[in-house]
This record gives sequence, structure tokens and C-alpha cells, in this order.
Amino acid sequence: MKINDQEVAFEIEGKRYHCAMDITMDYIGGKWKTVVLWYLRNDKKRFGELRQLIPQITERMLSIQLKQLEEDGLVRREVFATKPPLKVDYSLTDFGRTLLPVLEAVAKWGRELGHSKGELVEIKSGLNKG
Amino acid sequence: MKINDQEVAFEIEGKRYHCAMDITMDYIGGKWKTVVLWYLRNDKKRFGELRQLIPQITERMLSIQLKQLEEDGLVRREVFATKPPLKVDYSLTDFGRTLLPVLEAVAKWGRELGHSKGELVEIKSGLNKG
DNA sequence: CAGAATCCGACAAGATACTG
DNA sequence: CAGTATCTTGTCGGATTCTG
Repeated sequence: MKINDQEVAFEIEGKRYHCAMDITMDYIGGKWKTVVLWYLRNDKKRFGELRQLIPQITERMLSIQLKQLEEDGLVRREVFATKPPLKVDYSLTDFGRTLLPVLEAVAKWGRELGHSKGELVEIKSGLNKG
Repeated sequence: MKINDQEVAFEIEGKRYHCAMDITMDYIGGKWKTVVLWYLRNDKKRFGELRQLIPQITERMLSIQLKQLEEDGLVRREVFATKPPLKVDYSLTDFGRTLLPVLEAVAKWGRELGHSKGELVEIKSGLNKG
């Protein structure tokens, strides 16, 4: 990366990265993005479906993550304004699909660690909202 | 993940995770861990070597990352107390090596995006310390 | 050489309440 | 149904200084 007095970097849409890991982690880093992308890997999902699939996420965080994923071109948002009850679908774009091998590797590693070292725990919760 | 009123989670060494992505990202998440692991993928490196390989990182952050990676069992720290000038080697453990497929996937995706969308930029810097 | 200690700002993320 | 708005807390990471 360093050539004498000069360093080399990549710029993608105004953002500067210093190596390949950097780039990828900027797209999928953080606590939620991989999880959201994972649940979109097969088919489109609605906002409420994602909420139920990821009980720990708040509406606020889900909203923010989806918006960022959309801005990054990984996720497509489709609105069907039927009546007052809105219908919004989220799905992976083709660009988002290029991430699938990465997501699969990440999921596989976690899954295997969970099986070898993890203990299964059950959490009772009367309703989702404690 | 949700079964009626109950949620299921994994516990690994006291930490609770709700899905596989969650587990992996806890180990390699953040701005630096993937980069550090990446530079250790082939051979052991000394603290100063890593600093030079990752010019953007501060000593503080490198120190913190290495300590966490060691606590997580991904990296091994070897000290050779020769004289006042310490010599410390960092290398991947066998457990750390299990991450290599993940790291390779992450690196590959970033590399390809860099090639297709990125612009190469050169950054002049008289010394590393601006 | 290889860190540790301290301080601090920025942002990530949680809790709660409200809306078109 | 699919979000916003507001407030608060927590953590990440940068800058600087010091040490065995």
C-alpha cells in the first residue's frame, strides 16, 4: 500500500478506502446489515416481515439500515400505494446479489461456531414488546 | 428464530447472539479486525510491521484490535524479551485460520468493486505523522 | 520496540412516542 | 402498514502523552 512517500487509496463515489476489506466492510459493516441482507437473499420481504424475522431490531434501526442499503444500491424498495395501508417490498438488486458469496461465508462460519461452541438458550417473552 | 412466544438464541462464552451473522460479525466486525487478520494470513508479523502495512491505523487502535483478537482466540501473541527492545510476534491461531475463507470472500468482493467502480488516488504524505 | 493511559468527539444504536 | 421524531446511552475510533 505504501510506495515511498506516497500512499495509494481507492475512491468510490467520494469515499476513500485504503484496502479491499475496507470497502466491503463499509457496505456490510455494522450490527444489522448482514442480517437484513441475509433475510432478503431468497425473496422479497415487507417491512413488517423483516421486523418479525429480526425481533431484536427496532423499527428505527431497520428503517435506517434499509435506507442505507438502498442508497448503496444493494437493496431495491418498491412501494404499492393501495390505500392508507401502504405496501412496501424490499429485495436484493443484482448488485446486492453479488454479495451472496460473502454473506454465505459469514453465515457459515457463525453457524459452525454456534454448533461447536454455542449453547442454545430460550428466551421467554410474553410479547415482542417486553 | 421465533417459536410462538419464545425466541431462541445462542450463547458463546457468556455472549448472546440471535443468528449466525451476528456471531461472525462480533468476531470480525469493526473497522480494523478484518484488515489486521488479512495481513496475518500468510506469516507472523511484528507490531511495527503491521503499523507500516496499515498506515492509517493508530498505535492505540492496533493495540486494542490485537488484544481483542487474542482474547477471541483468533490471534496468538509471542513475546521474545531480548533486551529493552521487545520483540513481539503476532500470528493466526488454528481457530483464526478457520476465518480465512470468510476473509477471502470479503477481500475478493471489495477488490472487484474497487476495480469496477473505484478510482485510484495517490496521497502524498511527507511523513506518516501529518 | 511495543505498547499503555487519558481525554474527547462522532456516530451507532436503543427506548419511546407519534404519524400519513 | 410502514415508517418518523426525539431523546438518551454506548461504543468506536482519533489525538496526544507517557513508559518498561
